[in-house]
Amino acid sequence: MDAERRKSLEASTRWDPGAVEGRVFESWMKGGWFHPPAEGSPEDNFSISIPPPNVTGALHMGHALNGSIQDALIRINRMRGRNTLWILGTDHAGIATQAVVEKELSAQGTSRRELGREAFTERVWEWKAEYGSTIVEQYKRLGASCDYERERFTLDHGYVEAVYRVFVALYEKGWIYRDDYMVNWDPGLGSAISDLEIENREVTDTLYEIAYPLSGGGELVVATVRPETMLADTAVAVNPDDQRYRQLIGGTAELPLVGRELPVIGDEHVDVEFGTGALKITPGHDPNDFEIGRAHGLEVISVIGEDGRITDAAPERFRGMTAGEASEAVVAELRERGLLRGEEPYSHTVPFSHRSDERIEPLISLQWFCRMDELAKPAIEVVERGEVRFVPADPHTKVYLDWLGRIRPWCVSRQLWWGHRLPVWYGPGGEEIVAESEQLARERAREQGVDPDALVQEEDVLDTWFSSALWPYATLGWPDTEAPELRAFFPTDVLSTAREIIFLWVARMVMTSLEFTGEVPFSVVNIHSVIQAPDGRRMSKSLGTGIDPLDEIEVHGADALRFGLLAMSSAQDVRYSEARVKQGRDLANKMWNASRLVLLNVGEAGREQVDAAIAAIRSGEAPVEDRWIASRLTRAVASVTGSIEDFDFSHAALDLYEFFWSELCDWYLEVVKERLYDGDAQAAGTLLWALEQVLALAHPMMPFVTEEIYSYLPDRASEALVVHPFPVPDEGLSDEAAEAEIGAAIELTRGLRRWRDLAGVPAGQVLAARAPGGTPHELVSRLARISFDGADGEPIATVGGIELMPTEGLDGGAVEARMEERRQKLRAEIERAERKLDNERFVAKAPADVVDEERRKLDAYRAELEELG
RNA sequence: GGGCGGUUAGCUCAGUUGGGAGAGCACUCGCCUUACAAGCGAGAGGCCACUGGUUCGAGCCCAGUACCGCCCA
Repeated sequence: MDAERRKSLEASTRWDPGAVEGRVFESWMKGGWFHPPAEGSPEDNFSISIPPPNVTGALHMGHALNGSIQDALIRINRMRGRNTLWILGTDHAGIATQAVVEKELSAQGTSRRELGREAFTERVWEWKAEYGSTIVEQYKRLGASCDYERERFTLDHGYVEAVYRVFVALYEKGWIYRDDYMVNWDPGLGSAISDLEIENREVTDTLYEIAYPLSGGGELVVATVRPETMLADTAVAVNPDDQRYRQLIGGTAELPLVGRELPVIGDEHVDVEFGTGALKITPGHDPNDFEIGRAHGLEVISVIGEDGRITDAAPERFRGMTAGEASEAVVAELRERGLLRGEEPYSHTVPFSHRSDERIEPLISLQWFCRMDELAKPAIEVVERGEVRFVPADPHTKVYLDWLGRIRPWCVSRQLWWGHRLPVWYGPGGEEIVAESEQLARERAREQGVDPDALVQEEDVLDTWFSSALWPYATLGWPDTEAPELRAFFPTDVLSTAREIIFLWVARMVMTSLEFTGEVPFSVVNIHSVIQAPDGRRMSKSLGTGIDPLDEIEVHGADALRFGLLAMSSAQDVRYSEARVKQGRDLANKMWNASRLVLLNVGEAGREQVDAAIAAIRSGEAPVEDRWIASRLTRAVASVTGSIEDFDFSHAALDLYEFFWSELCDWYLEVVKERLYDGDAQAAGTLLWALEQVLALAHPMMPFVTEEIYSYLPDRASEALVVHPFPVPDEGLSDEAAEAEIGAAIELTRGLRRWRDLAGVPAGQVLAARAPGGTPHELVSRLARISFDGADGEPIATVGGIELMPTEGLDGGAVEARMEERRQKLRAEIERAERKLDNERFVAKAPADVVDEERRKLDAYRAELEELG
């Protein structure tokens, strides 16, 4: 260390993340360690593909936690010498991105339609160029060691090729098809959306009861919350088991306001308890009715169009009204005609769009669908066989399997302009030509005798998740199966993500990967905790309960946030705890200062001294405290490493904290200080070794502070900590005897300190004492401030076999009170132990070692009581 | 309606195969002890949600109840 660095280290009594993190990150980037060569095999290499954030997105706590987890996994594997790739990128987020740009346009007084498709798309690309890298830059702030040189985007040229390849292949298998089907129409977006993009909410509507005159006389009363849809009714249904109505089946009723004759059908799906037990059937505007309509071969009429207005299929007087207006008009007319039989508030759940927040309008619409059942089968099998494993296994494995077991067709078309425009062209006669490019489509058209110059491309784009489903392999170069990245890093190892996208994304990746690469995309799916707001609910932007990870990094440092998030992520839902982040900040600061103590006092110590110190520890020649810390450290390495390997990052973080703070700093550093100041080579070697080990152990979770400290170590074995070998538990360093001896000394020190405090001995005063049973380890006298040199006279107290001599400033009353308190405690314990041992059933049935332990305790209590007099 | 997680110190959470209840923060007392006041030492604070069961022994196992949260329909 040169004089200048030494000076600055001496002066820096606090870890200052803001001043250091940027520089450290730059040094990693310059080192090229995040950009592995595309070499070796997927078995030997380690890779993760990041769940691609939206290109419009900003880093939230979920990203920050997941980033911390993935980075810990990536860094530990890199340190273990594996060729390690963390591939990152963003997805084009069709709806979100289009919405952002449309908002901009609207502020400028123009619109997407005014610009036209081509110019609009151009504008979105411009927006992406300017703002699209926001979240990637934020991952850098977190310290994420992604390969920033291999960043991908779902609309990259090569990625588009992959998407089209998949679309065409599935079309050719007959699994992608176009159909008139009931979709979730989002009136806000003017697009269909998938089942997974809707959210069911409880709302209160009015339930109307309407009389439908029966052709044979009388009437049938049906209940509905959407009276306007009656204009599209094509049947009335009752339950065939319902005694009240079963004789009506096969007859007809007249549809009021329209005059259409409706068959009365029997269907066991009709709930006899709901309303009057009779149901109007509207296959064009209700998903359940649509199914019933299919089963009974009913006509489908659409009276509400994609613009949300009443169509020409309805009587003229209603045409052009919005659905809401039509509802009022229908009710008014029914009332007027005396056909309204009842109206009452009714609370039920209805679908809302996740995207626009508007109420979904179920509509029949011509859309593109992907059949999922055949794709699902192998995706179920690989999980059942354990080739893809969820962590935690319970409950995610079951949730995944249940969903795939009852999967439905996926509506993949979206009425947007930003995204992968469907590679489908229509001929003048409505012919469908599906090909990977326009040129191929024209060739194919020619072959089929369709005029290639008359082809018109489908307007719709694909659901963004369709492209995300290819992420782990499309990012690595597929469909080029010889792409070096694909050959070196696919299949990937781990996917870490949030529980809510198991269906949207994880399952779809498994399905497409098996279909197109023949391999599982990853072997482990880690489902991380949901970080809730401190009030125990989801963080919500609209409620203002979100906490920005960037703010937390700003205030406490990236290592602090990473540690805090990992430490708090113990269950499936956990509350955000700033206290945990501060705990991480304090740990970083503690590491910094403990390291200063070591680095500023080891003198010229280097590698040979470290080797010699370790050799002395192994041979048992080193002082017991050195053997103790080595033994404890190897234990900590085993437990932290084991927790990381089990994806139990909470325990990994807290075990690291516990070792570093409560063992290394509180005891070892305090004990070894004197030797260090005295230039003891064994102490310096042991400290340098322990520091290097613990920095490496902590690095995957707290990369910045550990890397910075590492740069001050003398005679470093590696160019940087980021590529330093990760520690391995070393059985040869376990030392039960040393652990017992130092453990006893620590207990004794604690007892003496407690006595001092209660007796009112001034903090700095050294107490004279005698140790009739033999002088304990030297740490006791120093850390409890006791002197064993030449004490005479009568002891005032005995603590753990140590006789303490009277001294000035001692509060005699307090001492006696404390002694009495201890005596009472001991008597109570003795009584408890005796009662237990007097219980014949306990002695007879409990294991022998438990009984022996109880006897041992009883003896110890009695001895101590004796000692106290 | 179905599934899952949770309920332990004032707050946020640990608690390994059942064998004397722990941490961080907050609190009280004492310390500017030559790494760190974002620190050091000590302390106080718990019918382990409730009811019943199994067991020599239950925070832990079983049954049920209540409340909170998440996912799915």
